Amino acid sequence: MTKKELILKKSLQLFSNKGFKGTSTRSIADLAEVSEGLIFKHFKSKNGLLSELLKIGASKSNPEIQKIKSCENPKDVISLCIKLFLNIKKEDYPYWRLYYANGFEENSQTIGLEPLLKKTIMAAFKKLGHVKTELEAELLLNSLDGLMIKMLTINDYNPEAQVNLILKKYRLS
Amino acid sequence: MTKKELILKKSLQLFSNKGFKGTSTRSIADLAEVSEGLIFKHFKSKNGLLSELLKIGASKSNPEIQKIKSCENPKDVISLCIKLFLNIKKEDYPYWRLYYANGFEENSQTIGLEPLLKKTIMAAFKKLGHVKTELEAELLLNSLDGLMIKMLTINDYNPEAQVNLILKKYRLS
Amino acid sequence: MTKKELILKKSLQLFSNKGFKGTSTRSIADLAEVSEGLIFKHFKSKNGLLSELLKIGASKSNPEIQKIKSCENPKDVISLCIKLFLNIKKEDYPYWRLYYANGFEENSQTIGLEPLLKKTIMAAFKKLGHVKTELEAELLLNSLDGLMIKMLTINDYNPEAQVNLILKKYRLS
Amino acid sequence: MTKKELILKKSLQLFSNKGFKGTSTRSIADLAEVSEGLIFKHFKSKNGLLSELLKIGASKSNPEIQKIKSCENPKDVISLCIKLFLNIKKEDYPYWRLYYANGFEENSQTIGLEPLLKKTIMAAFKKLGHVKTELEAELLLNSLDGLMIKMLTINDYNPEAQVNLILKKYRLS
DNA sequence: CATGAATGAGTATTCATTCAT
DNA sequence: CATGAATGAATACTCATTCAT
Repeated sequence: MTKKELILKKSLQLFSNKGFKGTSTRSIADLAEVSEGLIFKHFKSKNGLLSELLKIGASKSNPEIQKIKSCENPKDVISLCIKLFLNIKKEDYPYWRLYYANGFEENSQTIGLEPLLKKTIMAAFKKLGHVKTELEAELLLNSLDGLMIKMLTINDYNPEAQVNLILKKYRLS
Repeated sequence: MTKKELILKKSLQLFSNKGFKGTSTRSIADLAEVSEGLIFKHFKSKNGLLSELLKIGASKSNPEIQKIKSCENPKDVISLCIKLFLNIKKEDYPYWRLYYANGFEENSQTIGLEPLLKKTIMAAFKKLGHVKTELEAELLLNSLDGLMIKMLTINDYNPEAQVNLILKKYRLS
Repeated sequence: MTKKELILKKSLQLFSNKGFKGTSTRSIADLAEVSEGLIFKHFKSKNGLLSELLKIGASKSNPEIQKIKSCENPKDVISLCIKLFLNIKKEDYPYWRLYYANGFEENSQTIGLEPLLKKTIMAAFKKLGHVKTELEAELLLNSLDGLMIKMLTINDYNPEAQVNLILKKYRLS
Repeated sequence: MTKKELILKKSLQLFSNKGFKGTSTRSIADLAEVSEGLIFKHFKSKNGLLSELLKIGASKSNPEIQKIKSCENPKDVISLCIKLFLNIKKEDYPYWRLYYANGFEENSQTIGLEPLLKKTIMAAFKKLGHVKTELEAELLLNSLDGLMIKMLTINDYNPEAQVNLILKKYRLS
């Protein structure tokens, strides 16, 4: 692992646990066992490091999202959205925690899964004959966001039972 | 308004917008037009100020919660929980934003409405003849938390349509 | 002497000897035996400290300049300008060194005594019947600036002989 | 132009505009479009680069100085000294700005043209029958230094009129 | 000859907090 | 009750310089 990768790895860990503002570049350098200066050589600023982290995380989760988007059967779309969580690896939790925490920051005008999945879910609901597709999509996304936040916050929380319950509510199991 | 109240008011505003760590005691003092020292006279520390703020917010929302808890009709319990949002005044949003953001902090093991309402909702679901009361309660709370977070994050978001939709899903309207 | 005055005194000394950029706020704090933070409480920034220093220096030298400006006899005006140096106290050398060094900084478009005295000298030369008053004024000021710089740069340089020579050239002794 | 020459050219430009301490090796490397390391391969240190620059500048101006020194007619010596400016090419201004700015640095005990020309001018004045040759030489040099500094500081300043005036004062035109 | 990764010491500035008045 | 001077530790970031390639 290169030092650059080490910085990325350790900073994700710290940002995710202590928050962006709660993490000093000094502490990142210490944990990654590199000089503080190197962080700035590679990422220009602490914010640049955060951006890079979010970009990498997004690109990691992207394939999963794309699979859903390219799915033709609307029932499968909804089903895959609901099961999205189950495929998130423990090692990717820090990224998602960062993603959600970032939504709480000043100026942020979106939060959660909505920007990623709303349109897709609306289209699926439409195909399934629903009328108020936006409202329905939002409801589903809110439930999923609520579950996601719990999963990310509480240690060893297992979302499987909730996922199955939601699937049942949507008659998908 | 006493200077102490002024500090409370302005710090809530700043904490809520810029986050606890993103707000300096200097900026609070400036906004409240008091000396920085006074903050520490009244609240011992910046953390003490935060605690006070959370305590005040909790006590404000408490009557509403108590009303729900003392409600005998289980349908009304669920209904009141869902409608909880509609009664939150715009001026109390900062407190709730603080409350949720705090859940994302290190060491926090709870987040959202669960610690406030889970038991009550479980009891209501039991009375209504549900079996998996915990799962059902969690599902409802997750939906509500997801909605709450959106309402707190997005400017001028009106939760009414969502509230009505949820009520309908639970056949309460 | 208050701590604020101490910072002013010691920073003038350091800026004058090592240059503005060559002086760290740390070194100022050490020399003045105050905390580094105090510099920023009092002067907002290192640049703010420099400005204050230049302002104080200017206000100190102002009475002397005013005396010249309010002088009616043109011969006296020229004579007083030339003798200006002799009245500069050793303790004010640091300020003048700062003033001249500042003229060498980026963006500076004036340097030396010209902004302070040119108009006055031109008026005096006019009264004395000179024609090319601007050229003559500039020549005198250049000579004086050249002398000043030497006096400020070289330890224990005594400008008296030069002053007398210049006075003689202008038939003022 | 070799990369070494490029570094010399661009660093002279930066040092002259932003000062030695105000110029980072990073900015030199960026402007010259070379790696930062190369600066150190060629010049050992940032100070080494400065020395090289001053050496090159001195050697450029040397022929002009030598011409004056080897001049037998004392009137021509004085005349050539005064006209020295007029022969300085715009492209060599950065060097001279560096040369003068360096005189303001800590420890410097000389400044301006004196170390280059004083002895020669004194000799010329002696030949012309002056008595206080040192005083007279200093006066001339101070005037010239004052003019030089103005010329280097103020954009598009044309020294010609001043040069002619000085020549007239010394009855050399 | 030339690069770019890497460093450790240093930069100005901000922080929460204390305390004499 | 309230201020404002003062602090020491921490902050993000920059510096000149080294060195393996």
